[in-house]
Amino acid sequence: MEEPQTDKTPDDAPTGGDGTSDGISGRDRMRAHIVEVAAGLLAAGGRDAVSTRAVATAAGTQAPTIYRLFGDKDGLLAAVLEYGFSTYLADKPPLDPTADPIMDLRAGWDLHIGFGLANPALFLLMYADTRPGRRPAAAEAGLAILRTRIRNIAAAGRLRVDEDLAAELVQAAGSGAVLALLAVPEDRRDPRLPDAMFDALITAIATDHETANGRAVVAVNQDLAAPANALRARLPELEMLTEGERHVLGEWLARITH
Amino acid sequence: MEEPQTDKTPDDAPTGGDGTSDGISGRDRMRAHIVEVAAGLLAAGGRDAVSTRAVATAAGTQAPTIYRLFGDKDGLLAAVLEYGFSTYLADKPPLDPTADPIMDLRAGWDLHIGFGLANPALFLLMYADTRPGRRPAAAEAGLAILRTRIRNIAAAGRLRVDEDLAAELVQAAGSGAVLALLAVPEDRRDPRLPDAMFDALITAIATDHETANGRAVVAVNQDLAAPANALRARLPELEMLTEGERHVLGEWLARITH
DNA sequence: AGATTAACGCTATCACTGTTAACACGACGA
DNA sequence: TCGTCGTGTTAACAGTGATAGCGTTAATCT
Repeated sequence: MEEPQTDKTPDDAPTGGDGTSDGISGRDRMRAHIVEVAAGLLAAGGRDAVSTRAVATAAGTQAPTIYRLFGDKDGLLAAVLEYGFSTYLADKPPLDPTADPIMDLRAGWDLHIGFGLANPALFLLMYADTRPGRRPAAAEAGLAILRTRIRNIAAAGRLRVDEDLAAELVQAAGSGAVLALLAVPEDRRDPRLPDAMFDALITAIATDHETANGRAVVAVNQDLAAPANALRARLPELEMLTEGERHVLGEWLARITH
Repeated sequence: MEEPQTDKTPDDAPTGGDGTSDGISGRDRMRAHIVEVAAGLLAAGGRDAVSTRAVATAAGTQAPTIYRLFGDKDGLLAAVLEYGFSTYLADKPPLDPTADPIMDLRAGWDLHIGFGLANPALFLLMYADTRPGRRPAAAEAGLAILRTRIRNIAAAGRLRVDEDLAAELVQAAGSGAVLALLAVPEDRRDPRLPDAMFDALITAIATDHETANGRAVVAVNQDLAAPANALRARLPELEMLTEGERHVLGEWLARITH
């Protein structure tokens, strides 16, 4: 099991060779290495798979090293969080000053949802950690990005509520949507949920594009959906229809409401 | 603090005496006792405070008893969850057939938010547990209650999206709002968040009281004819159906209204 | 250059966790 | 009466987070 790695492992820790004039010492490299390994374990096996010993042996070192570098297991997890979050953000264009700030917010929304679905364990660590009253630093960073996008909407004169409330609404709805999706097996998730949630939010938070004429356009579909849903809810009561007819009617009503 | 309860505790476990003919053996009583103790520990010290030994000694028994009664630590936690959730629901009027089903939904919303803020650890266990793809039974029970309320709105002809999506939206937004509140120290929480979130949702999900202006709607509870008539009046617009389907649908709607 | 300080890798250990095996004792049915 | 069964109890196993102390090695200071 535990082969003695007391030999040199020359490829792993050449700190003695280049440490003198190299500003970036081996410490930072080891730190980054441990973080990457821990992120891999987290993504592979969930939160329980990340133990100090597992991380240490997978990184080719020992548990106390983790404590020297990160102080705490929470410190390690925080580093993993920051690493995973920043690397995910690095792939995507961080900001594009499009004309429409609401489109920017939507892009950020989609990005966030995608991040949560792609990294469930990381996302749960960020937004569903058990400590009440505190939020990890990475979550604060994400919230800061969100706030700037909200501010852009406000600067365009299209925010109906104050910025703080808007940011909290979007943040809460986003994490809630991801959590709801994650809580359900992958093949039973409703892909409409994130978009529907965002539409609901943006209607409540921002003024319409067209602005102008008071109320809004209101899709024709929605007027049709209400009575269709009403019938669908009471399908079993329709005794004037046969069972087969009710079944077919249910399918049609579903098609109308979707 | 922890007085040794290793003495007889004669009122607690008279299993030997009445176990024979008493249908409700001391086993169930011990089970309930352990669940209550565990719930107390959970509420007091969070999830980490609930260890098998801590629960056992606080309940005046030993750790193996837990495994005999609950099989697993997850079993114990599930029992605690069900206990806490049901006792919270028991305090409140479970359903009141008010005239307005949206008011009912709002009442359920407030109840849920209040539950989350009053029992953070329990709520986190229900909606933020780390297992992806599975939801605890208590969460499913809460979702079932939500679904019936959504169904009442649909039956009143005031639901603009299908019931499944509406239920998921409300569920996700509710847990997200509670999580966002819990993640912030108590004195820095924005008390407007739950109401604002609900308003945003209800606007997206349900039609206004007035709506009205055109044809549709609205319907008192029992009237099946109103939604059927609304659909019938706009039959030609149903482009998601074929012409033949529209024809048959028209006949059925006629049968419903007669 | 030589001495000192700081960091490192490593082993061993502590208190605690979930979980299980094994034993002791009382009550029940055969 | 014996044997089985459920229960209470102890002890143990494999891991967990975290720390102390060891020898050694690198960097820094005088």
